[in-house]
This record gives sequence, structure tokens and C-alpha cells, in this order.
Amino acid sequence: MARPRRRLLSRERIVAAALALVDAEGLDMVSTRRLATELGVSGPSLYNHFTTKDDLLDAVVDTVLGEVDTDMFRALGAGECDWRTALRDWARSYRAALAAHPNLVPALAQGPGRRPNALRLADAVFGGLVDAGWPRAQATRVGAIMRYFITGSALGSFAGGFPDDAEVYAGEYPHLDQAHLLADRQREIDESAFEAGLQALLDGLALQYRQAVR
Amino acid sequence: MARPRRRLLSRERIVAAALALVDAEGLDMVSTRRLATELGVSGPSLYNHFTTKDDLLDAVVDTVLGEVDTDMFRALGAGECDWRTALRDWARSYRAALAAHPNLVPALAQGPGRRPNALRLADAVFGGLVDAGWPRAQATRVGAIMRYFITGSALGSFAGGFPDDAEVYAGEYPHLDQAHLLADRQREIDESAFEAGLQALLDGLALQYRQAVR
DNA sequence: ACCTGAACACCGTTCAAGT
DNA sequence: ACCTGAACACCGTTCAAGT
Repeated sequence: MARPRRRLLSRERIVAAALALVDAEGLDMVSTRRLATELGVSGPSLYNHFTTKDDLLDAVVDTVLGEVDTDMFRALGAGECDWRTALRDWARSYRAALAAHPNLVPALAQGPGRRPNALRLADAVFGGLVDAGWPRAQATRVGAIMRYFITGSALGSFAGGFPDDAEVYAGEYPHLDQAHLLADRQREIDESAFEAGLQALLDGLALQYRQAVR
Repeated sequence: MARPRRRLLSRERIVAAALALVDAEGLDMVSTRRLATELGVSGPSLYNHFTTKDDLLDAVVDTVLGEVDTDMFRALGAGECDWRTALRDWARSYRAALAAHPNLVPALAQGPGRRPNALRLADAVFGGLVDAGWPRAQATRVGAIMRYFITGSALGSFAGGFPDDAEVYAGEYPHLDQAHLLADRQREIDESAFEAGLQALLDGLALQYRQAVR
């Protein structure tokens, strides 16, 4: 027993298995012991690669953030597109990355910390906005605003949160008499709300931009 | 032993103790056993009042949502204010309620479920917007958009998420050379980002409203 | 009806022991 | 260096037993 001749684990392999487990069974089902079993290894082995379970989940989150595209901010810096377009495309890419792993989102809501990809996103957005003429203080706010909206939209479906049982609303909540139908159209409603909200946000920010640079 | 002559617990007392514990030590520190100890009672006693720990946390969340003011939508229905004002005041009240219990926010992100106060909020907002002339489908979206933004802004500070150690950014993230200063001004930055985002959102939604009702 | 202690099947993490 | 089993101090929840 003890140690085999070939390395059994790596950070990458552990992260991939953890993400698969989160997606398949939810964040609650990720225990170090369960994950180790999934990897064909004993529980404490993971501690050779991560100092704590939180450290491991941090790495999982950063892997997902790695899927977010930030190239549009390079194009923005090169004057090949405007800040609205860049921000819109980035927001969609960000949301798509989070929406691909809905069970992970609660673990995602803690600021960038020291996660490389989280910092990469913040750096790209802030740099892009400043390049486009936003004053630094406002660029910081715009970055925050976008993160609020995007993580909020990923974190828990709006439509899916309503019970599909009409009894729940009867009498008590007069305006919600159609709410039990929301669950069935969840994806469509969340998607269109995200797009409408993104549009509204960019329109509103454009007004603030005109104030700022005039 | 066994049972004392007078009732030791009630749902209200348990919820209050749980919320105090969340605020004081974080969501992770709320275990049924720890909470029971805090209440001077043995662990399993809680199960006479809540079916599961999740059920208990649901009640805690609903209590916090109970602090959110929705009276502005009555004023809106009575024609005493416009939808922008109502939505703005409601958003501030909502955020204030969440910001008062930052440690709880991760537990908050699951849609209304069957929580009475969550449904009360959804009902008031949707009803108010429809009264103000928003088409039903769009009113649903506006409700979702506001929830995205507000929960996103409560959920994890933006500014506070950046390490205050300048070393983290040096070289790697050129645009973040001032980011280590964010943590100190966390409250101010999050607050002003919320206000700027709310303003942008309402400005953008006003454009959509004019499209919808013209 | 409401509280208790004992019990079951789990956790995250540490650590000495193995190769 | 990297994996193991044993161990520690916890969990959430069930249940028979008490009043």
C-alpha cells in the first residue's frame, strides 16, 4: 500500500473531478471523502495538493472563470470597437461561463481574492474602460456594477425559484396568479431578463459616460 | 430531565438566535448543535420546530426579507408616485435589508420558494409595475432584473474582495496597480457603485418603458 | 406536545507510517 | 514526494424514552 509507483493525483485532475461532481450532484455533495472516492484514492490524499477544501473550491471557481473571454478589451484598446460592445460581449461570455455550472455559483460570490483568472477579468475590464476614456473612479464602479448584475443573474434562476403549484399563490398573492407557469419557461425568461437588463444597464451607463467625458 | 414544565423553544426564538449567530460568526458556524447550545437546549430539540436545517435557514432568510419595505407600491397603485421612484426606493430598502446581514446572503440566493415574505416582495413589485402600465411579460423581466442587481450587489462586496497586498498585482495585472487600496474604501465604493448602477438601470428601463407604452 | 440521550452515518483535517 | 489507515472533533438527523 502506502504510495504507488506512479503519481495518482494532480491539481488539475482533482479540480476536474470536483467540477464534474458539482455539476452532477450539487455543491453539497462535494465532500473531500466523496471526491477522493470518485478519484479512486483515500480521503486525506487531497491534502497533498490543496491546503483546505476551500482552497480546492477556489481553484474550481478559478477554472470556470478561465472560460470567460476578455479578448474584446484588447480590441477595445486597439480602437477596433467601442466600450459598449466590449462590455456587452464580455457580460455574455461571463454569464455563459457561470450558467454552464449553476450549482457552483454560490461558491463564486466572494470577490476575486487571489484567484488568477478573477484578477485577470478585473484587470481587463478596468483597463479597457480606462482606455475607452472612462475616469478611473467611474471605471471601478462600472466593473462593480457589471459584476453585481452578472453574478446576480447567474446565482439562482429568477423564474425557476417560483413553485409551480398554483395553490401557493391563491388568495394570498393576487398579482402572482400566473406565477406557477414561470418554472416551465425558466430558461427563456431568465435569458430574456438578462438581455433586457444588460441593454438597460448599457443605455444608462452611456448617459453617465456622456456626462463624464464631456 | 426530558421535558420541562414550560416550553423552552419557539420558531421565533430559534430564528432570532440563528440570525444572531450568522451575523456574529458566519453561516458556516451555524450548526444545529451549536445553535442548540446557544439556546441552552440539546441538539435534536430543534427538530420539534423545523423539519430540517434548510427549513430553519429558510425561515431566517424570510425574516430578513420581512424588513424590506413595499409600501411604495401601494402609493404607486394610488397614483401618488411614478414607477421609477417606487422601484428606486424599494431597491434601496431591499439592499439595506441584505447588507445588514452580509453573512446570510449566500443562503439567500434561491428564488422565493414558498417563503411568505419573498412572495410578498415579488407580488408587490409585479403588481406595482403592471399598475404603472408595464406589460405583464416585461414587468416579470423588470422584477428579475432588479433582483439580479440587488442580490448581486449584496452578495459579496466588490471592493472588499481585492487583497490589500500590492504584491498580488505587481507585474501581472498592470491596470490593477491601485487595487490594493480598494479594501480600505470598501463601503464607500460598494455604496456608490450600487447607486450608480441603480441610476443606470432605471434610466435604461425608462427607455424600454417608453417603447412599450407608446 | 416537546425535550432528552444514545445512536447512525457521515464530515474536514492531522499525523505517523509506509514506499 | 505522495499516498495510506487510524484518529480527533465535529456534523445532520432519527428514534425510543421520558414527562
